[in-house]
Amino acid sequence: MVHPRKRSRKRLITSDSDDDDDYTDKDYSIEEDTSKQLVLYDPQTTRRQQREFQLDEPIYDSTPLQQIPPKTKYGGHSRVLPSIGHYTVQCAQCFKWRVVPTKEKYEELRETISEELFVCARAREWNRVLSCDDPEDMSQDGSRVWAIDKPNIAQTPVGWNREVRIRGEGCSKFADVYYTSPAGTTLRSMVEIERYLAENPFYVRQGVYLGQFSFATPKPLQEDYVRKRKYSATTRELPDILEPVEVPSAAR
DNA sequence: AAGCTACGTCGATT
DNA sequence: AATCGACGTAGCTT
Repeated sequence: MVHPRKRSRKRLITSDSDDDDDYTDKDYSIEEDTSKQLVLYDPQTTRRQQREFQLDEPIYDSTPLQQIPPKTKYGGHSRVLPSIGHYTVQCAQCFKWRVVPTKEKYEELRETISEELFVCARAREWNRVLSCDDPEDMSQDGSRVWAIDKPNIAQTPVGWNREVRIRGEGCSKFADVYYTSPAGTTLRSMVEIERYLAENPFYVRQGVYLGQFSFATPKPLQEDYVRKRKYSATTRELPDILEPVEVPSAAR
């Protein structure tokens, strides 16, 4: 589905200037700049609607794709898997998608993906002998929910966990990001992180600081995955797709 | 009853 | 106008 519509306009290696603010839709869109794409995808499609997703073939045999199971200290694991099932990165040379074995490695790659483009040979970093001649690990067919991540997000502090939870299709937002501290506290905004660190200077002494956190959410590959917002206050016309609200059937 | 998760909301921002 | 950021909460889980 990826149109080879690339324009040679790639300005890879965004200047050091500013990591974040540099990215616009252009950097995000896979058609444009394919040199630094990181993607995570949800293998399950948020439980709600469990379409008939033929569980696809294993990515590539013996990869320890072990996802850190939700460490709910409350035992129960209502959710079998965290929202994200696999992490992939696209080779800047052959454009094939490569599965990254662990979230840690994925975050490591992501942090500097703009400066250090990923190429198949780098799979050695996780002891995998790979070249651009090898068939791709997976393709963006429509069988999964793909989330295009934002480049250059700081690595999660050791001992902490950053989790992206993709919402169900049709929701008003695509996903949410949560951080869990080593102590097990879940935090869901920079405001909460800030407060938490203030209340627990222990971490700050350990070297943890705000710059290591980012609640930037990935965006869905599927364009219409997220429901559009209701209607703006200024707009007079309502969305014709208003829920089947009971019609004041005057004719009755 | 209490804890969580997933989702809606809405002001702020781009 | 679209997206982001932060947070309130319904309702499910423990």
